[in-house]
Amino acid sequence: MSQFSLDDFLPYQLAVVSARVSREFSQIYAEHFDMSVPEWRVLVHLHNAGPVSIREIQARVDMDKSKVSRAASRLEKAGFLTKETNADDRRLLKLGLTEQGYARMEQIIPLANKFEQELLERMGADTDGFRETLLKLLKDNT
Amino acid sequence: MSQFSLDDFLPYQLAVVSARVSREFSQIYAEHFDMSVPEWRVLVHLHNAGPVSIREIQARVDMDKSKVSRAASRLEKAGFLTKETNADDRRLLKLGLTEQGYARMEQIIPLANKFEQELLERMGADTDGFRETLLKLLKDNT
DNA sequence: GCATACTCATATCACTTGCAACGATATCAG
DNA sequence: CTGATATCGTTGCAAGTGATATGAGTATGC
Repeated sequence: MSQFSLDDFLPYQLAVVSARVSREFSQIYAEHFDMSVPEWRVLVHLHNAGPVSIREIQARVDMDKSKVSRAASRLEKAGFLTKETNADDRRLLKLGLTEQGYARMEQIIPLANKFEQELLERMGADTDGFRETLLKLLKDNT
Repeated sequence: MSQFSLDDFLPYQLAVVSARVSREFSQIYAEHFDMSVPEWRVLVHLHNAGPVSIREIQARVDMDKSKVSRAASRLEKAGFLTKETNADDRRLLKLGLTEQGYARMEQIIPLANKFEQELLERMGADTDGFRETLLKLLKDNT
């Protein structure tokens, strides 16, 4: 009969830690502002990249296109971004932050940095090695 | 104006890696057997712990009690476990694997071990340090 | 002993999710 | 050009989710 310890199973450990961390962070901005994880990701990307399409965000932010689309619609309704069609290729949208969108990011980014700082302190030494190893897990093994 | 890179944001990296790994693994057993992550976790715990209550599983396996309850119901319908009421405290259930449940675990555990092995190889050196650091992120900061 | 508060598992609610299908636009072969 | 094929963003749908309510069972205080 096989032995197996869930507690020691790496995919499980990753899932638990990720879920906890994600929840802690989302509580921070759900408390101050009313925002979901997909919305946060879309805002961040627009903040960095300037006007881009849904497709672009989908690729860079690891979310399904319908998720991006719905997040974008909510953000538009809330006044944080605008949608216009790309004149060069009218299948594409051009999403851009509004003044309000930039202002919101200016509020959130310090909170995000502070939260990450706290995480790093919890982790203690060798955070660089940790992150390096973490990213190795992304390698496609087909 | 603040700078912020989502790609370098630890909670984001964790979420992406965890989602990918989880998906890769679940494809393995969704392909062979028809099973979700919550079902897998419940089965594993029963395999290790013997007959226990929903509450017990909830606590040990990091899932909401409604999630456990629903996973258990699906597994019961599929014939992998049985529910009976605990005679000593009739609020509690006693969930136990059936023969079929044990047989299924004997099929899956080798696949799980193989998958984890592949992950560890991808990670390269210092996997122990990585796991140690990973778990430090769990520390409750209230 | 009996009312009250608590605990366990399930049911219900509003909401999110991934997937597939769709309409609109763009590209390409002939 | 024109018909076939591909891509973009949205939407419909079935399934899953967490939070809360519910109902049955148990423990506690007086």
